[in-house]
Order: sequence, then structure tokens, then C-alpha cells
Amino acid sequence: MPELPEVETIKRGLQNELVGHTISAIEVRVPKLFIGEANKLVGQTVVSLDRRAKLLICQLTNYLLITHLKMTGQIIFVPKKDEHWVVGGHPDKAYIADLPHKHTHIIIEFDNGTLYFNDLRKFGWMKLLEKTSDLEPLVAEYGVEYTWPEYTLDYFTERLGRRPNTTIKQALLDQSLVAGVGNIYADESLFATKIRPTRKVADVKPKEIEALYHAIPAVFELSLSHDGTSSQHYRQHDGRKGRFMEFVNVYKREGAPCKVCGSPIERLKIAGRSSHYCPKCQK
DNA sequence: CACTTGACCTGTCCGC
DNA sequence: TGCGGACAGGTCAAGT
Repeated sequence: MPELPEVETIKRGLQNELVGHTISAIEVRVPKLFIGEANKLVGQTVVSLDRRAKLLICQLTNYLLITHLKMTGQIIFVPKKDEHWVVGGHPDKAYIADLPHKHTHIIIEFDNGTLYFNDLRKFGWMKLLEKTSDLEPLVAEYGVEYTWPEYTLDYFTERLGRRPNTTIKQALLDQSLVAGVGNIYADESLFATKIRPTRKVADVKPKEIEALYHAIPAVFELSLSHDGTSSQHYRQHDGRKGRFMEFVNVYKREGAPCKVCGSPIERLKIAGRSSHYCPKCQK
């Protein structure tokens, strides 16, 4: 479910809640979703939160706690003190009140509230790493972050060029190209650059590649400014939805009129993933 | 080696 | 209303 903007939004939200706070207890209801010795979390204090690709990285006093939300994972933090939300009131109180529920698989108690890990499909996981260097194999295959200085047109072009016979859609989903691009943002970036997702990488012209290189960060930033895309399951750390679905041009808009030309958006499968595009705008 | 498919799970939606 | 099938944002392993 969550791609880069969603995980980044959760990270930013949790930073405000968790940094400096200490874990008092942990309950793992579905053992296979927590890798490592969960009890070691007790007594640990959150030093910082970070993100790499779609991984959420929580630096603790002595360990790292890594989370991948995969398709339907959620991390919801409920503060002990309700006044916490007094400013404006909590926008989705009913959602919070339901926790924990049948899809809550891990519960972590902090001195200031409770963190719930929910996952309908149980694809997501949490992992306790004993030392910082254990993170390396987990992130070794990821490409650069779009915010890094290493994200250059040369890098992007060179990496794409290694896979000339793949469709551009498939290439974008490869985490070793640009970390954090998933189905939504691949489709939206391709619409923004008028490139049809079925095109072979080798047939995409340098100018189009350059446009794509700029479009990916732009789409990420736009989604971030609306707290991500809540197509179905995604929630922010406080239970609110993201609002980017209101702004998508093609994703999940099959049959709806293109916002640019009015043609019905089409959908087809590319490498097993549904892909949405405008048949008129995208060549 | 590169690419495709199936598996991991559970729920929703759509057609008959 | 019930039932079967397709589909869902991610990533691996196994197969071609």
C-alpha cells in the first residue's frame, strides 16, 4: 500500500509523537510479523525516525526497529492524553476508538501512548535489528532517494539504460532505480510526462527521460503536500486519510474522463500490475 | 541473465 | 442472497 510519500508522511507524524519517548511493553499477536526478540524493545527510547525507500526506520537507544507496511499495513499512534488533539479536535476519532481490532497484530506501549500495527493481509512486518550494520543488507539493493544529490539525470538515464527491453512502467517499479516509486506514482509520473506505460525503455527519448526525471520528485512532493494517497487502506499515524486521491490524474480512474483531454482513462496489466493511462495524451 | 508468474493473506466488489 | 472469480498500493522465490 504505502509508497514513498505515505511512509514519509507517517515518519514525520511519528517524529512529533515518539522521539524521546520510551517503550514500556510490547504485545505480538501474530508472531510471524515480528522478526527478532520483541522483548528487547522494553525500556528502549526513540532516538530518531528515518525512512529509506518504503522502509520506516526507528532508531532506539540500542537497537533499530524496521517496519515495512507492504500493501495494507498501518501504524497508528494513540496518545494517552486526548488533549493532545484539542487543536481542531481529532478528525477521525471513530477510527481510533476501534483499536485494537482483528487486524491489529502488534501493540507497542509507550510512556505517552500506544502504537498499533494493523495489517489486513499480513504481508507487512516489523524487524528488530541488533546493530546498525544489520541494516545494510536490507537497503543494499535500493536505488537513490529522489532527495539525494546522487539523484541526477545522468544516474537516472544510465540506470534506465541498463534495461532497454523492459517497459518503462516496469522499470519505474524497480526499487533499484528510484527508491520508493510504487504503482500509483509510476502511473502518475508517466501521465505527467505523456509517456505510455507500455513503451520499451529503449524507445523513450532522452527528452522524455529528462521529463520523467523531473516528474517523479514533483509527483512525490505534491502527494506529500496532501499527506499521501488513501486509495483504500493507507492512514496517517493519527488515523487520518491522505488526500492525494483527489488529485490523481489516472490512477484508479479507468473510464473516467482525462482531466486534460476528456478521453476515458484506460487500464491494462503490465507485468502483473494494473496500469492506468490516457490513450490520447500518452504516446 | 532477464523477465514472468505464483505465493504470501484477507477483504471487497461485480456478475451470474 | 449466495457463490465464484477478479482484484488490491509490495516484494520474494521459483520457473521459463
